[in-house]
Amino acid sequence: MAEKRPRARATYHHGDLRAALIAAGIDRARTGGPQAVGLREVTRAVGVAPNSAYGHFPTLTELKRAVAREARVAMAEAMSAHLDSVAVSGHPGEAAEAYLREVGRAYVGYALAEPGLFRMAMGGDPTGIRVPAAPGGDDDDRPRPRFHLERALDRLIAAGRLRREDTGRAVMASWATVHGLSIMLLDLLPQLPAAAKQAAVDDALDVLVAGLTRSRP
Amino acid sequence: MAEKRPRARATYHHGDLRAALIAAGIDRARTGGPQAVGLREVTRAVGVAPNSAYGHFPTLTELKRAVAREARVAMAEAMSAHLDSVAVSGHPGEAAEAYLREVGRAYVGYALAEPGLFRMAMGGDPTGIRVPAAPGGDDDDRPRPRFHLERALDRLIAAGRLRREDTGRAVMASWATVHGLSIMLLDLLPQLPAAAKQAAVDDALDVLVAGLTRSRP
DNA sequence: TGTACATCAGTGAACGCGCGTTCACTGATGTAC
DNA sequence: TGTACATCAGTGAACGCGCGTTCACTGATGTAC
Repeated sequence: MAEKRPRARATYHHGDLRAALIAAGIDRARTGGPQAVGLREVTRAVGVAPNSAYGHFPTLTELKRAVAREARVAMAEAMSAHLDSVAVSGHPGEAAEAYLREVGRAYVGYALAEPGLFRMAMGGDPTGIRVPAAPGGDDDDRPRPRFHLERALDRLIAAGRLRREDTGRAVMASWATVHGLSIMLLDLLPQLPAAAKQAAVDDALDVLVAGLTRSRP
Repeated sequence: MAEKRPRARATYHHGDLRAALIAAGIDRARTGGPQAVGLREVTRAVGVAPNSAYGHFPTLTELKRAVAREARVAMAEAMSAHLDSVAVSGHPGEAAEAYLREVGRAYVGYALAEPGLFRMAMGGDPTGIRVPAAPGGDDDDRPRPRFHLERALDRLIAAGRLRREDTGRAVMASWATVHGLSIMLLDLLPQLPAAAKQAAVDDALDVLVAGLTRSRP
């Protein structure tokens, strides 16, 4: 009998089906975005009966929520890796500005490199089941993309380039810029050459940093 | 016989079914966004057989494209209305800056007021059929939201607050800011109070204007 | 002014599809004696 | 060390649904004579 399953299971019981379902969800999201994370798609990928997911998640929405949380963590880790690789130094003020720029590059860079996971992580599923923003928030405390942004703003404050009381508005402006760049380059200008995309990112980040550090007397 | 149709047609032939289908599409998009614009949904709303759409559009994608184009025009008109209502004057430089801010407010304001149409107009349908960006571009030249943005930047140039050669990067930075604000407030922070949303818009636009007019020596 | 007829615009029924979810079930596991 | 049995984790089949699209069709329209 030819097994249809990707890997034949040694045991009838799976071992850790819950984790396997989430992993398969991440895999599907990488390729096809949030809408590719379906109950049948995911169970099929694991090689298990469609309804077996109900032993671990009360509903598809809950499975997608778990996948979205995992995607957020993956994005934050990718950003960490980028930030470690470009550690900036020198004059504190310049370094803090450069650091914010790198956080932005890391954010948009991930969106462009992994659009499916990015949408899963940050986009929700606007045209499908609502996924992110679980009522009580995430129930573990692994870093999220937002963590890096706040860290960069703290550095700007420490370097005296941003007033502490402007943190709130700085978060909004920064987040809007990087998220807007990502969505814009992905959805509205998908055919723009990679170099032009990178230039757009750099330009917008220049404007952001200038605006944050030289606004309001 | 009770007619199931919204309005009974006087004639067997509809008159202008094409326009009626687009109008029904706009109506559905207003309520449910791009994914609510289905072939059966739309024909049902018009009171016509599902397949009758094939006399006017070769495929559902083409219908959605037409609806998206219409939504873009509607958005630009709403922005025009807002801009007319707040006509700024005074010192040319200040006025030009204020005008850009108003364009931004109009953009985000429309997104928040008409999320479904906004997504139809500017979002495409990330998780479904690709809708915007018809190969040859739009085939009529009614104004699009982008028109207002370019107009505002022209004013900044005329007032000496922006160098002409910075127009390209200014478009990217401005667009990223307003689009990012819209998506962020809609998808990521839907439960934020309206006043806080408005404050976020104002803050991000302040940063944008400051960055555009006071960056690069 | 009246009739014949080609063209046009919409109809009705069916197609195959994949989806999330429910039901009653059965094979595997580990603990108690 | 060996057997009985409750628990657990996954199975198999079916449900009802709505979708986009295709087919052969028919009722209405307007032009030619």
